[in-house]
Amino acid sequence: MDYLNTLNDVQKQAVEQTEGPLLVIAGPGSGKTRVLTFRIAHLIHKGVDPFNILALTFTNKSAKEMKERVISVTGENARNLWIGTFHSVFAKILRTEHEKIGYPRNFTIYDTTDTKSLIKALIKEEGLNDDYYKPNQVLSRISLAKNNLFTPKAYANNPTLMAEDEAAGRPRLAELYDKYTKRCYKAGAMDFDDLLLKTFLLLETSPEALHKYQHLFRYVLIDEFQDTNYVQMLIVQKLAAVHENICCVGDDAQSIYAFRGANIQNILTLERKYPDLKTFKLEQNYRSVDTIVQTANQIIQNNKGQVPKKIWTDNPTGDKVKVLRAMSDHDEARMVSDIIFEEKVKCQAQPKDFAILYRTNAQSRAFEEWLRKLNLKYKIYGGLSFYQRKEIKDVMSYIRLIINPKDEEALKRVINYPTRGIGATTLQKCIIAAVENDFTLWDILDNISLHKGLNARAKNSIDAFVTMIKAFMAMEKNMNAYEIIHSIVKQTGILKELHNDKTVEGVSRYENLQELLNSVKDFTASRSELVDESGAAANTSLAAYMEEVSLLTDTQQDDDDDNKISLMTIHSAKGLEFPYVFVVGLEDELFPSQLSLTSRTDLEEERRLFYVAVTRAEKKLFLTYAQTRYRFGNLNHCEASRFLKELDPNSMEMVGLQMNTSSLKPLAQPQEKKSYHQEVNSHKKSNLKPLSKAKKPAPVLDNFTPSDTSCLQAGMQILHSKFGQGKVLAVDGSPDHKIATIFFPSQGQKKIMLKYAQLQIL
DNA sequence: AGACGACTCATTTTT
DNA sequence: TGAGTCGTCT
Repeated sequence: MDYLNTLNDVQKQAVEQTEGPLLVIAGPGSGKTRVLTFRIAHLIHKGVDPFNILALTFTNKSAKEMKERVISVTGENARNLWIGTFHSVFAKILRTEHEKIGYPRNFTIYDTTDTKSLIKALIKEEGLNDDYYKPNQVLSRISLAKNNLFTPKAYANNPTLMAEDEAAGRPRLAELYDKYTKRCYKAGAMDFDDLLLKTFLLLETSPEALHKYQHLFRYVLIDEFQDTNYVQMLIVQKLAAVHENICCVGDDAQSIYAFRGANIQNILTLERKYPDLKTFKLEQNYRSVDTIVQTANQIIQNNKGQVPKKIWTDNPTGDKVKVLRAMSDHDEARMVSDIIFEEKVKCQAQPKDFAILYRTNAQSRAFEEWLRKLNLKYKIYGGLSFYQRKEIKDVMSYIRLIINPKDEEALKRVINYPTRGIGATTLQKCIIAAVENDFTLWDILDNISLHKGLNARAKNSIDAFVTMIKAFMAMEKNMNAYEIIHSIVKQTGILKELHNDKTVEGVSRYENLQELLNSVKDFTASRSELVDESGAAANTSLAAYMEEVSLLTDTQQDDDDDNKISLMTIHSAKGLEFPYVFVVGLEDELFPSQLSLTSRTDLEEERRLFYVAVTRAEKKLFLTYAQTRYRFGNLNHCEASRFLKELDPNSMEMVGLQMNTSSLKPLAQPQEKKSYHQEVNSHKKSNLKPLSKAKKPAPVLDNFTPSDTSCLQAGMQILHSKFGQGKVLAVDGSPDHKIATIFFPSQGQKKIMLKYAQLQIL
């Protein structure tokens, strides 16, 4: 049990307090994951059967990580732990108990795309005005309802909800919600929210199920508790009601998903639900240097309504946090790229040590551009996940259809892909027939000969399609997942179609398809090696495969080269850490977002977001903002973020890294001048010191190009530059991007990337 | 069925 | 700005 000795006092207490309700407030970098994993390990060591331990997370990644770590401490029998995301664990329970809720065992899980597509179809079918009924908004309304346990009926009977819809010009939303629910049910499908809602309803309506799981899960642990929503909280409470061994780990200061229904009150009011609640606060930060910890504290103290805590660290003081001002979004990207380039050389840092964090995805563009120019390797997080790519979704839709022919969204997707002469009109007629006669779409297609009003050609095409799908269904009985999927891509012509596409995207799509096939092969291979207690080989069926992957959204595709600078939104950076972090775009109306400025709770969420961003940094933190930024095609003037003004200027370093005011592209002159004045004013207001003594910008050499720097040599005199006269002491770096050490009498010694310096050289 | 131009709409997104 | 959607034309 020597793992206990690797913990500090509070961590140890949190691990050893195995019984009763427990709240662990885990500050950033405080060893939260260690506590969670050791706690589970500790339970197992004390003799608790892993089958009786339930640990819920929000992401597959953290579930997987936790499981691996527990296994590494306690050994293989930890494989029997119930560790998974809320959604995957609940999906498992719902499949087991499907009869109790009237669903097929192989129910489909609709992802957001399917959900949206169905809602869109419903809006159309109902003839509603899509200026008011926007799929995204309808969806978020329905999601809100589900997460707060409003059935369609309850929704329609709730005056507040109805009034809100009325005011928003969509009085029939409740009706739409009802239709949507019924349509999902008919399709044998659940959306993400249903996995939670139906689990709650199962426990609510079935005493047997409730009893079973309450007694099964003797110990319940929840990670990222601050992100739970109402229904998740209720389920967890129900599950833990018998043993009351519930351990909630989270940090209210890092709650950044309120917009998705996460309810910070869950953490703040836990004590009321469990009067015996023991609270432990992990306040020692092991991640960051002191300056960063202090900066984070300065930020978060501006929020009201939080669990009081003092985050501190034993780590070295570290450099002051640097605040950088840029002329434009472009300039900001350039500055950041330059710094990374320099730090890499100076501190021998790896590309993977750097992260650029922004509020919105759109901000990544400028950084990409400059990083590419400097030949710095980067990767952007947060694109489409593998399973959301069109080519993959298409194949997955065939699989879904074979497992569950009622799955209307899958059917609609593949019925004419690859093209087989079943056009939109034909499909629309069939859908209408299905809705009017209360059949599923598949039923209609399966009996298409009975249908009037379709021409023979369409009927033949449909018939051929149905026959093909049925053949696949037959294969499901005696073939494994790989064999069937291979036949699917071959017989449908998908494989050929993608193979014939020789465009860049086409080739990559083909590769993705191959990758999918490989992963299915891995799945069947590893499954057939597995043998369960009865000696039977594990399930390699198509349905088993689908169950396994339907909740996977792995955005991270492994790359041969992982050593890259990370670019991502702050939301996706949660839980990660990097030695060097740049939090960029710190401008009012961007961060905090314009949409959060009117509401105090929203603004506090943005502040927590800033807190999360800052606490990702281990060694050095840079905060940047631009004075002008292109947004939706026009140039905007920006004020420094109010969050920057909340920081103590004395503990920051305002860096003027303005070696140039002209990037390689000339800036629009009038706008630049205007913004220059604005910026000076904003500094007065903001209490921030000017970044450098505001001098007149040096005259710009019109024809300056990077190649001009090639003539620079140590010992050379510089007559004019931003910093006045100077002397070149040394030149190193690559031929393209030289770094010169130059002595300026007015400034002292400076390192400059010559590519961008504006120098007149004699 | 596919291609092309017009039009619209823009946070964050673990599942 | 620029991606994604929609309607129209071939």
